[in-house]
Parts: sequence; structure tokens; C-alpha cells
Amino acid sequence: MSATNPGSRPGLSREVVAERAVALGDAEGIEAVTVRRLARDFGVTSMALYWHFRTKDDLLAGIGDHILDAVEVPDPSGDWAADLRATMIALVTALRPHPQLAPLVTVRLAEHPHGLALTERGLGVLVEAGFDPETATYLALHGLRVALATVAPPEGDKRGSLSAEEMDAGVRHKTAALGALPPQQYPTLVAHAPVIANTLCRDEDTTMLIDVFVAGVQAMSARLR
Amino acid sequence: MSATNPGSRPGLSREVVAERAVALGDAEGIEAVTVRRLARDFGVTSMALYWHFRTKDDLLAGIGDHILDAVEVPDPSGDWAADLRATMIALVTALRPHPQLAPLVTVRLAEHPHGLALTERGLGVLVEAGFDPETATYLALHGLRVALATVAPPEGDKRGSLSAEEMDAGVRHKTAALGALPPQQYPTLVAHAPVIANTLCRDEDTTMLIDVFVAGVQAMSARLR
DNA sequence: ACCTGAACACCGTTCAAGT
DNA sequence: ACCTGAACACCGTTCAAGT
Repeated sequence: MSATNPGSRPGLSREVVAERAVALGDAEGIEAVTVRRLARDFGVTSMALYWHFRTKDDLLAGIGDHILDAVEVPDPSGDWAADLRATMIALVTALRPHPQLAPLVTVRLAEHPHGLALTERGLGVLVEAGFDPETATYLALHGLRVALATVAPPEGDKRGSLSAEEMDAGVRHKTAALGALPPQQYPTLVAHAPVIANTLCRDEDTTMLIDVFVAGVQAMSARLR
Repeated sequence: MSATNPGSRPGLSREVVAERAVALGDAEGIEAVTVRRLARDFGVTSMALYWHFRTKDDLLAGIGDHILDAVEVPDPSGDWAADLRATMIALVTALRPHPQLAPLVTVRLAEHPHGLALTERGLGVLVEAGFDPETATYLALHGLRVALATVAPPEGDKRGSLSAEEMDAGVRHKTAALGALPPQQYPTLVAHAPVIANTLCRDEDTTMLIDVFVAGVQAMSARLR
């Protein structure tokens, strides 16, 4: 009931801290999300946070949960392929504002109510499509991972903490690097160096990648008959 | 020429250190791969490693390169879909022995010769399949990520440093957790709790997931005509 | 119930110095 | 060219103590 009494004690709580952690991670990247840094921002000792979170992993779980809170679980339509797609889009929509933090939701998919709802829906439509439970589980798990991969920057990527000029410099550098490759060995890379470099550094078209997955599952399903 | 003179000085080198780092990461997980720990194992100061690696990121790059060394780039067959599949299988085959370290190769795909060769092949077959360079880049990049996702354990997963008993305990715990969910809300999860829990905790069938991706790309390609 | 203070065992990294 | 020693600025976490 008393979340942030103005002018009084910090009034920490799981949600308040998680929200701030998300803001910090969005702004400065996941490696900036540190117990000590967070405490400093709240004007509080590091150990104050340990009253609300058992461990740092627990704090990261809080971040994942906070992101999953925003998921809007779609209603079933009767068309299983459309429902599969809608499920993935629902996840991606919630993750999109937090590309740097998206990986943190993976572990929470089997815990958070919305994560469970998406998993249930994904599994349900796949069983409906004719897959046995084991294969359906593989596909559902992978489908959620594909959704994640479409919003998260590649592993080890530093962008997000990069300015527009730095990104442009990155694109030019990459273009030059690709263009300098031996053309007989790497004809495609050399021929399309500029567009490839730009594509590698910019956002991806997530919708198409989800459509590829759904189309693949449809093809597999058709082979079952 | 002088790599490990028996009985003499440590004889460190980029390759020797990277190889040890891979062994350590495979055995104890990526978070065990630490500059200080590695130095201790070599009986050497931490700073000794900084002669061979500019920074820790550079060391991680060395790990990625060492893994990519094992890639056998397949010969083209003329069938673009088969070639796309072979490219992904080639990557997965090299990554499979090092599930915990697989994410480290992502950044090296555009640097290491074998990574470039796989990227070139992937892009080439997709352009051949009728996609414009930008779409082909999206798809190639994502295809390599899919390959990665099929071997790497889910984000935040601790298995690999788990014993067989601990994993069985995990499966039982997960089964119980899923089985305890409200059945009217999560009918599929409850109905197949044991097989789902087991599937979630064991290795995935990577081949099928790659086939799903290839089938999806084939479907997209067919829609282009 | 909620937070502080001091301490422990770790990190990556710099810089001057040794051989 | 290759490695050491000492130091700096960080981590997560425990544990006893305060209010």
C-alpha cells in the first residue's frame, strides 16, 4: 500500500527495484546492472537490496518477470498456425522495448504466469497440429527462443550503448572489411558488402523470421499426414 | 616453433591458452573461465596472459576462433536447400562438443575464415534461391543463430556443471511443478508434464529444428515466384 | 521488518619493473 | 620478447548489528 512515501525512507520493494533495474539495463546495457550501482542510484547500501532479493540471480529473475508483465496473451482464433504466430508476436512485442534484457526472460518463461500462458498456447497448437508431445515441446521451446533471438542483439554485441555516429562508423568499418576480402573466395560477401554491413548492424525484420519458423512448422506438419 | 619446451618456461601462446580455456569452459562452465583462474592453472601471473591477449574479450575471441577451427566447410551440391542445411549442420557439428561456449563464436563468424566461409555459403545459396541481398542477409544471420540456439543451453541454464543425479532431481522437480498447475488454465502442460519436463532438461533434437528452418525458407522462396 | 558497517573472496586491468 | 609485483577500482555476498 505504501510504495514511495514522498520525502520519507527509500521505500524499496521488489517491483520498484526491478523497474529501476530495467530502466538502467535499457539505458546502459545489462552489464551496468549491478547490485552496488543500483543501490547507489537509490541512495542506499548494497545490502539493502538483499532484503528484497535473495541473490543477484533473483534480481535478474525480477527483471525478467517485470518484462513479462507487459505480455498480452492473445485469444485463440481456431487456426493453429495463426495462433502460433500470434503467440510469438505477443512475446516479441513485450521484449522489443528491452532488447538488451530480452535474454533474461528465458528462465522465467516456465515460472511467470504470462510465460506459462504463452508456453501452454504454443504447446497446445502444436499438439493440435499433430505433433507428439515431445516434438511439440522441442518446437515450442525453440519457437520462443527464435522470438527471443529476433529482438536480442547478437551475443557479445555492444550496440545499445552506442551513439548514432559510432554505429555509422561501425557500418563503414564493416563495409570496408567485407569489401577487402578476396572476391573469388567470398563473391557474395564482396558483391553486397554495403547492404550486408548495414543489415548486420541495424535492427532485423523480426516478423519475417517468425513467418519463416511458422512456415517451417506448417511444412513439417503437412509431412505428418 | 617452440610451443611447449618440456621442463622449461611455461611457453604460453595464443593457441595454448585458448585451448586450455576451452577445456576449462567445457568442464566448469563459461563463468569459470577467468583470467586469474587460467593463469593459476598455468602456474603463472594473471598479467602473463595479457601479453598474449589485449583484453579478456580478446581471450573470449580466441575461444571462439579455436572452436571455429574445427569447422569443415562442406562442398556445394547444386541444390540450394541441401546446401543451406549442410552449412548449418557443419556449424552445429563444430559447436556440439562445446555447448557452454557456443555463444562465443557468434562474434567471430564475421572474422574467422571458416565463419566467413559459412556466411558466404549461406548468403550465396539464399541469393541463388531468389532473395534480395538484404533479406538474404537477415535469413543467413538468423540461420546461423538458429544453429547456435540448437546447441547452446537456454540462457541462465546451469546444466553442464550438473551431475546426473542433480539433473534427475531437476526433472522430477519440474515435473511436479508443471503437474501442480491449474489444469483448466494449462491443460497441455499438465497433461504432458513428465515428457515436457524431461524434454526441457535434456538435449534437443537439433536436426529437426534446422529442418524446420530450411523448410520455412523454402516456403518463403516459393512465395517469391 | 528493513537497513547499515565492516569484512571476505573474488574480478579485469594498468603500469613500472625485472630478465 | 615475455613475465612479475604491487596497486586500483570494481564485483557478489555473509554476518553481526542497529532502529
